[in-house]
Amino acid sequence: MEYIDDGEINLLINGHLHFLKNVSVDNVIFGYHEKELKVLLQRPQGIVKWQLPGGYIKRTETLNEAALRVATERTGLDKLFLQQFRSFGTPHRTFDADFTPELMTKLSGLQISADHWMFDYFVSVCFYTLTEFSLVIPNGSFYMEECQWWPIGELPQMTFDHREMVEEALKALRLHIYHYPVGYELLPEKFTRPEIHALYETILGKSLDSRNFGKKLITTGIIKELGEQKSIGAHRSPKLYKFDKEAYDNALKEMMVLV
Amino acid sequence: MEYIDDGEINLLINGHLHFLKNVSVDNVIFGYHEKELKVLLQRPQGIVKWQLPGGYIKRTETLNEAALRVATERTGLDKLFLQQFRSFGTPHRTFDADFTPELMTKLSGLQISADHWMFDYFVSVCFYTLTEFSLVIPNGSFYMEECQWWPIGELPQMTFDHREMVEEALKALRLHIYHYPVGYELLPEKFTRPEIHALYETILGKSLDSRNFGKKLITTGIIKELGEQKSIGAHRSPKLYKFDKEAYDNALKEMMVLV
DNA sequence: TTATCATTGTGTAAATATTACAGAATGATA
DNA sequence: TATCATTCTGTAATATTTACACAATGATAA
Repeated sequence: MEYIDDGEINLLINGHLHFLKNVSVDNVIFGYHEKELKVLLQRPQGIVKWQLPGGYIKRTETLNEAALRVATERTGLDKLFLQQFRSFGTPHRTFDADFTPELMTKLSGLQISADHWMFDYFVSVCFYTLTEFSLVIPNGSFYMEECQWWPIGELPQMTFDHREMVEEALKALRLHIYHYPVGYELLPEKFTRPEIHALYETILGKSLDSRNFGKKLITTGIIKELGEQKSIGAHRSPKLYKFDKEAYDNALKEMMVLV
Repeated sequence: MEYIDDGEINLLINGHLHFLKNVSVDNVIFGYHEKELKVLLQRPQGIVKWQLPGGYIKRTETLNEAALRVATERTGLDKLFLQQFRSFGTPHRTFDADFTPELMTKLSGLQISADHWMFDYFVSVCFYTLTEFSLVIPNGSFYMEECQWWPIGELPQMTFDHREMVEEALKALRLHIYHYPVGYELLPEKFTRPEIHALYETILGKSLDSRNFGKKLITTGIIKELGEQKSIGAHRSPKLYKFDKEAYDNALKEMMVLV
């Protein structure tokens, strides 16, 4: 009782009235900062495993709206670009020895049994999104004890099939980066070549020749030089670039290979 | 009453006990035959609109099993390779002026109202599949009056958001064909070069130079010459080829561009 | 002030891949 | 045996991708 607020109590008791049954959304929120790719995870009260920020779908909202609502709750950001990548559905995917009706009973003070709607077979529609690490203030809530970034190479133990979701999201992101200007969602409006270069290397997890990389992005027209320079603390002032909307749309249509 | 069998009556009355609520699967079944790409659609009793073969998910089966069960019912084939491509979810996506509780009441003889579980908000997880047109015997069933192939360029009026689903499936297929040996699922084990050539031209909806096309598939190792010849009725006996499993897997991993 | 050093920025040649293009060989049929 | 639809193949021009290294900048330290 002490851990859980009214909203959460209400969700447990009346959730099935306001939310769809047997379907939920989960978000793989990638954060990028200083050449590292991280994932935002939360840890429920009372267990040592972590999970993706996810939630139920209101009867009045679309899949995307539901996913965005959940992501906004955890990140404070409301302009995230969410990309659906797969739905997961196997009968026992949300059965976990650590996340039990007993635990929920203890935490909520309510009598939660194994046939409570929350422990039913849920199909999860999954989205991923990218954001600048430093913009986010991870918010726990309800019965979530912690919410924090984890480097993709050092994921903790996770509930359900959430680790597979992260792996699949990363695969999808790496496939998409070849066809869409993914950095558009992630970099500030004006950015330098070393910045976008480091971003691509981090996402793909491999090094890319800096001369060839820049050449390709410029000859395809995806990025354009602004003629301005950034004054950064150390060393030289690099030139600033921006994404070109028109070339971006064109690349999307033509299924161009961008890297 | 007269149109509907016991299974269907039972589905209407007890379906919510055996199936997940608020989630369903829909299949875009592409059939290929003689340089034409078609989609398998069915038409319910009493309305003029067509729809995709779809269905509900049993509490004991996975998403894929559900989709395969539905596809098998309509095609008689049980070896289909189903590819999930997107889930659709907006609150009113299955509201259609032509497909009403009144119609279902009339057809079933039961009292079906707007709050019947079947008319609830359903999130649909969509799959596409490819099959050799001539292997399929389209089966109607339950309250489906017709089940037949429609050329992708001449789709009839369709219920709900099913036309969008077909369009999205086709986009996904055309994207996938650049990275996966899609024909693997569609062509017989041994096939000729003109056969695979025509298949790719049909799926992509554009012509491909026959010399360059063959060269690419052979230099990438995706297809291999068998050293056998096919005896076909007219004219020459073309050489037979087969897909190479190893090169196929490699292409998948490397995200190679195959066409 | 000058030397050092991390960072930024740039060009070319070789290799590879893609494209464009046409006609000869086969074997069934008339 | 002439005709015809179909199968099959090579090369040159062009475009793209890859590999590769050093000079310029300007902050910092000596």
